[in-house]
Amino acid sequence: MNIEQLAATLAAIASPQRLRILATLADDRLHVSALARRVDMSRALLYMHLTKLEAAGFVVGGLELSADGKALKYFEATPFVLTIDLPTISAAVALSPISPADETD
Amino acid sequence: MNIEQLAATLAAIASPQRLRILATLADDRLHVSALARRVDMSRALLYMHLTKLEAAGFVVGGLELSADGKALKYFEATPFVLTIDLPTISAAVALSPISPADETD
DNA sequence: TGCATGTGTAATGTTTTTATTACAGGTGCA
DNA sequence: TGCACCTGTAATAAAAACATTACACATGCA
Repeated sequence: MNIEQLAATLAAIASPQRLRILATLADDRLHVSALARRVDMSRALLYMHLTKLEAAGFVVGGLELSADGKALKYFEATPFVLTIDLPTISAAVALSPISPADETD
Repeated sequence: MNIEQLAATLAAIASPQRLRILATLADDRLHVSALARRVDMSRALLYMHLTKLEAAGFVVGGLELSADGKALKYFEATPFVLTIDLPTISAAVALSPISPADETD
């Protein structure tokens, strides 16, 4: 994982709203509208947050048919453990796409 | 650590620039101007990033006198280990200052 | 048919973050 | 005195993130 990926992963959860969404989904599998009510935000905004969480792999969503035949989009949290420390960061930076020859200092 | 604090901590390192700064400081203690050259950015911008890193406790800085009597501001990285998973997030959300009684769902 | 419920997104506005430029100082030394 | 360093910050511009509103469309059911 390079520096851009690490930053993107962290950015995906560096938001109170998205942490709340994640915590809610950690408890319950919910479809978008139900989740929107639970966390008290508009669906449009929730979609934006879910898109970011899903892009980073923290949640997955899929369409499912309810008992009465309606298509519902259910999301669930993906279990993960993320450990960050200085060596992790240095390793990520070492992989990064900047020219590995600069300073004169 | 509540949800706001957790998000703020993550946000402090959720940036390629700041990760690069942290990795650089993990190797070397440097003063601001030297660091600016090393990571190739203006001091003004670097100050902004350092302020965020310091506010979250990832770096510490202090003035020191060089051998020839000039005041230099040295920064160094603070060792840390940050582990995040779903239980961590749920625990942080549980501590949060939102009214703990809402939905009817 | 009309209502309640759901998905999905475009357009737009607001706020925050990120970045640049330009100052105003200070030290040591040739 | 003038140059080469350094710290610190204000003003501003540019870009990205966040949030709201409004729409199009689909299903089941009274």
